[in-house]
Amino acid sequence: MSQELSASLEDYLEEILALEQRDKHAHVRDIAKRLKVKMPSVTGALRSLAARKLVNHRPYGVVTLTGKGRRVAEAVTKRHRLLSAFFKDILGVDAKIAGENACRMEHFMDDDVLERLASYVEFAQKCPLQACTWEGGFGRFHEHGVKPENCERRLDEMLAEFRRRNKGDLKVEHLTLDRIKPGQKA
Amino acid sequence: MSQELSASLEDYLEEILALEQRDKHAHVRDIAKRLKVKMPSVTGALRSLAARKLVNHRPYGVVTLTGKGRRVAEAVTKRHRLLSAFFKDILGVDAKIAGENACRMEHFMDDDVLERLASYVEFAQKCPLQACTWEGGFGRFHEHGVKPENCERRLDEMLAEFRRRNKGDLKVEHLTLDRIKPGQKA
DNA sequence: GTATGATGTTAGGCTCAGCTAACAACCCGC
DNA sequence: GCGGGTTGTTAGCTGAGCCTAACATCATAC
Repeated sequence: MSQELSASLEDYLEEILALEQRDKHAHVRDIAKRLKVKMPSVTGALRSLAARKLVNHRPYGVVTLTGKGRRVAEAVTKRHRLLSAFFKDILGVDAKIAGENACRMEHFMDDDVLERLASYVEFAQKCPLQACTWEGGFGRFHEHGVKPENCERRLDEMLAEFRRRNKGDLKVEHLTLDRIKPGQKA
Repeated sequence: MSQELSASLEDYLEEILALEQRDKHAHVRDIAKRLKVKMPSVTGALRSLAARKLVNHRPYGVVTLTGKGRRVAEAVTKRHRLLSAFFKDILGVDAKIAGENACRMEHFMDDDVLERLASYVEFAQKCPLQACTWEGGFGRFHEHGVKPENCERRLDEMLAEFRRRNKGDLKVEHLTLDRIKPGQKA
């Protein structure tokens, strides 16, 4: 019964979670409206989700998630937000396009990739360097190309920025070459 | 006639391109084997692709791509390789998993995102800093977390590496703060 | 308390994309 | 040149997931 869930059913769960958070519970009509399907499609999907014990729903009643359903819905939502953030904040893609792409791709990402991507987005957003974010520097590379001059200038800027943030107390001795051994990779 | 192509039909085109490159043309049997479907499914898909003028195929004959089909197949392949490279080289995901995820997600990415991701992967791979690649530094952040100490150390290492690559001729005056104005963002 | 509009369900149909079983064509050895 | 194995096709079934049309229930106004 806990077979793989289709992309379509994952979408229903995700939307039900969102509506639950807004209204305490979901109605067939609202689910249909937000997923851009007709109401009979929702009824059918709910039957299938109920059979898998992912939602509570009796005819003409409201829809709520079961514990298991909520866990699945939250996992899908997490993948969605992650992809969306990556596209928007790191690649600098327009917010609407980022959301739409996330919505389509969110169903096909293994946990393995999810975890790394989460770590990566966190890294890119939080690291003081932020060299890999659209705002933090990638945008300029995208515009002007990847050339050594650009990289050197960028390194320069990052260093200055880092020093500024750290109120100028970056130790100069860190910047020497004396800890680098021949052939060592950074 | 040039409606949106389903994920399934995109997979057929992609595989036919791969087989064409290997053997000059594709056979139903090989397509079936590589896509893990039975031969009648291939016949059906070919009928549909032929109706859209994407493949040349007459009963019992070999399969080749039309010009239009080749362009589509190449676009899909490009998305595949790009995602796979991103997962593998930048996120450090195992090659097999990277390929599988790419294979599933490749059908759902807008050109807009594709272009940015391509630029991003190129940037991350080519930029001398390589701070955002698994090998180049992200791996360590993944293991040890995003903390200011790590970032400072990492900056230090990158600088040293950059100097080493540039044979020590990085100009020291680049490293001063004098071009940074108050409140300016790097 | 009943008529009415809104909400939800049922019934039945369509397309897509897979499957099996049965049949047809191809091709190679002898 | 024909017999058998391989390859490919046809016919027909299945399930998912959507749809429309028709029907059922709900809820509210009066």
